[in-house]
Amino acid sequence: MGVTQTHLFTEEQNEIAQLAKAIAHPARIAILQHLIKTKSCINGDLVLEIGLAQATISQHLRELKEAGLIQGTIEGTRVNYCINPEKWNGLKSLFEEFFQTYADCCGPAC
Amino acid sequence: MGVTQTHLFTEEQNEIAQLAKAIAHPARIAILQHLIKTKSCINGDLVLEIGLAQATISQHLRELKEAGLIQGTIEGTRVNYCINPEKWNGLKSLFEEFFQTYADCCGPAC
DNA sequence: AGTATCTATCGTAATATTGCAATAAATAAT
DNA sequence: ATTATTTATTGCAATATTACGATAGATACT
Repeated sequence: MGVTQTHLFTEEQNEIAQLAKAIAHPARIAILQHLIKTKSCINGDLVLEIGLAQATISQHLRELKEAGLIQGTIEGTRVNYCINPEKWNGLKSLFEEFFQTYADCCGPAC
Repeated sequence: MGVTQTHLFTEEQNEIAQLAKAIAHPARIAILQHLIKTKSCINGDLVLEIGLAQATISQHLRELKEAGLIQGTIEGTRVNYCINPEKWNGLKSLFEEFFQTYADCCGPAC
């Protein structure tokens, strides 16, 4: 009990859900928005920008990285994170397609 | 500890995260897709369609209803669920806007 | 070498989510 | 009235998420 039964669903359903989960936290939305605005960012910047502890920010960055939405390059003691364009656009397309199925089927003409 | 610190984030960030969470489960994606495909559905249909227990489906329907994405009308002993067009389009717009901020800032020309 | 700075990881506590059996509530059918 | 059918709710167990202090690891600076 308590564990999602992924085997019951299609690969697409699981993928949409998993990516939605990756952005299903305001801190991760804030991180992504900051990444987009500043074109990059480091863990330390985010700790100041957002009010969460360093360990917590690091954990959220890890989740975004594991989802493939961001990537980090080491710069001395720092790590410079940025959006992964391929995955970002993949997510965008996946969501657009998902929303489109409704527009196609149940649009204003229906 | 263990509770999301919503007060640290903007209303928009919290709203995007909350709606993402509503669709962050493959069963709820499957429910929404079935709702779109059949233009409506009842709890019992979904129990057969998806392999989860009736109580579990009912719980997922409740979460989607609480997020405002679906609405149910009572039909005898059954409840007929359907997509809430306003909220659905609101979610669509919110996500489109979110994804667009990246395209604007970091598109192919950047 | 020793110190400072920055990020990742570990361990832990609090809370949330997932799933289901059992049961309740409400209408339909006999 | 009784029984069947359908959905919602309750209670519980298992697992996942969120948050943070403490600590480890790695590079920069003196």
